[in-house]
Amino acid sequence: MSDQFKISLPDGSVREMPLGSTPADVAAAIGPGLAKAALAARVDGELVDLSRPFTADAQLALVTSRDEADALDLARHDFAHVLAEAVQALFPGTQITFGPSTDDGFYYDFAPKDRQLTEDDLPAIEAEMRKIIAADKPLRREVWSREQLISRWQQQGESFKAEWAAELPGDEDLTVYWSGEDWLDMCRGPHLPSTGKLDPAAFKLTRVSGAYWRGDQANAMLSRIYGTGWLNKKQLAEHLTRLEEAGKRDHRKLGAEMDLFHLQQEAHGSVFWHPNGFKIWRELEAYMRRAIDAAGYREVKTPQVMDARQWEQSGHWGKYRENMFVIPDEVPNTEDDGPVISGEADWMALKPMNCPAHVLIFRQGIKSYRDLPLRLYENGCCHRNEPHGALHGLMRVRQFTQDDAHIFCREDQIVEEARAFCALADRIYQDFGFTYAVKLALRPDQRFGSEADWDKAEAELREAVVRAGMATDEYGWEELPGEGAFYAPKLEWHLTDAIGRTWQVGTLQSDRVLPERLDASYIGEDGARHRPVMLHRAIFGSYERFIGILIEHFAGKLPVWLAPVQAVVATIVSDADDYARDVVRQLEAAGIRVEADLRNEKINYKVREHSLKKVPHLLVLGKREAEEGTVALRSMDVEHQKVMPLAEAIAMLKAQATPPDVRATI
RNA sequence: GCCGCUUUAGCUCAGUCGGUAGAGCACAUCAUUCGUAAUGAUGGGGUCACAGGUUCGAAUCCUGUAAGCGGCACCA
Repeated sequence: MSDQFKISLPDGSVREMPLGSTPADVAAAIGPGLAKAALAARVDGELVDLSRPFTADAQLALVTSRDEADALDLARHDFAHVLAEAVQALFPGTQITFGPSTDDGFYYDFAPKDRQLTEDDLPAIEAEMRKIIAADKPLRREVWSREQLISRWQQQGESFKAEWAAELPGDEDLTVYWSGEDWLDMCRGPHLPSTGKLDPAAFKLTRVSGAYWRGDQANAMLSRIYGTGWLNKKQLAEHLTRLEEAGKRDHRKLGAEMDLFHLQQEAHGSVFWHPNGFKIWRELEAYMRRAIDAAGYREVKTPQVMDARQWEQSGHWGKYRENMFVIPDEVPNTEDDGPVISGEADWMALKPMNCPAHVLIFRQGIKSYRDLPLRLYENGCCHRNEPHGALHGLMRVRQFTQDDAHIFCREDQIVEEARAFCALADRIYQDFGFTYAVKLALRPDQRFGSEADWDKAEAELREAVVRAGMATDEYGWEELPGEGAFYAPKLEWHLTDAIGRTWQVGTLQSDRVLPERLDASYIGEDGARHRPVMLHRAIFGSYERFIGILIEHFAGKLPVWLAPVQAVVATIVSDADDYARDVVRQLEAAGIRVEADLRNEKINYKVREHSLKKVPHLLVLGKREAEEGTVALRSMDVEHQKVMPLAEAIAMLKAQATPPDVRATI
């Protein structure tokens, strides 16, 4: 064996390095600039510390801040360690547990000694972190035996770390990283060479929250500190600006500003839709009805409340009851001092989903194989008693209306029905301007049914997406092991909004369990009874959530066809009032949602107010327009107004107010 | 459900050491008729989330409840 390693560099050159040398030595040999800029190394593709000695001939690429993804991840991971060190310095006795990097920063979970950490503690912790960074403490890797490390954690009272060390899989030795000579954490690494490589102005601690140890609510509640971390101050500032912009498009804030809806304590988790908000709803409902009518669905409406025995039979009473609203089937006692209910009545429940009711419709009469596929659609209003901490504006509510349909079909129709659904969903998401990813959630650990059934069900959905031409990177095609429902695999549609966030809305699940439980059957060509397969599917998911997503996606500036108020006619002087009333009448006749603003206010004031309410078009009328029969059209996000004859403005608004699916057929 | 924070006028918020509440916007009235993001004046409006407690006295301190916010867990 030679006493030199051959180290190949990305430019193709090869350097001979003596035994015991490290990537840092290579960087130094190339030049002092690189030695200073190097943050870590990729050796044969694996990200390692600069100080990790070579063990064989290797391909080496030095990582600098130009390799942004690697550099960010290293920096964030180091910020997490510095955070942990700072917290232990300020709050002795606090146990450290676990702290990874995240998409925009890092967090670390602590088991506090006396009290939970709060946001008031963050400035002091940030200051302490900056001290540790300024001290430029070297980060040094050491390999310890498992026993040695466990006993050190136990000695230091770090019970969480000791538990973790004992349970880490495999029987290799464990690695620790020293920060200087006085603090260490168990970590696989790699890390930057020293804390001084971090930019003290490129991070900010953002919030404190609770988090369960190892993500299990049976375990202790820890204090989690979140931070955002970057390579430099500019990146941090840009990120903070992005957060601010995201906050501005928060649907809860815009919902109030645009007078769309409100929520209040007395009906928490259920939405009060105001006239403006419900105009969006109605437009979506009309859109969806056109879509499902054209796609061969039939719309139904089913009861809000059903007997508990029905829910027992469907399996919901046993498995889902904690999320259901149950109702006693009796006339309540009206005596002032008596109990309201007897406690002896039978139970009913508000429907948490529509599927059983649709099966009950299917079961009416005898179905022939010729009746299939039978596609039953409902704007189904459901109630679920969600955990209170989960409620969030329109996105997670207790009463919601699904665009829900169930396709009852024969085994041989599954793939084609699923394919057709992929095409339908694609057209609809495009109409709203969303891009999306299609994913297949595969069998979970806890599940019903045989392996053969799962093999088949997964293959059918996969085949449907392939036939739709969507099992490609372009459609974000991905399979998610273990993510399916307990009774079936499911296809999921994840929308990407204007600022890059994703929302799961659409779904398609093939279900053989519920038809069995509720005894749905049809007569086949052979004269025998067969079980239909039930495809559960939704495109909006729920109207509430979809409207929330639309508001955030468009930052309130909805396309004209969805805007609650499509145009405001605003006068400059009262001499134009009669003309304005006539303009409003003509716009209304053309089907435009228009309002008049004849108030005795300056035009500046009116412009400002309607702009804040995100009205897409403002028709400004003064003496001149009244005399000439024109309008001065000021449109959102268009710099200059345009004066045009009224007829021209009406034609233009009418075109814009036409829903995209209707436009396509004109 | 769990951890932390919050709750004062319709909205956004201020309120010091415990001494019975204040601004801007909105609303009403009056004046103003004005050319593209806030015209001026005047006025009305509050059981300080709710329920207890401490105190001579509570928006303020303590306890409980509820809702909201940020996370966690949940989302068959």
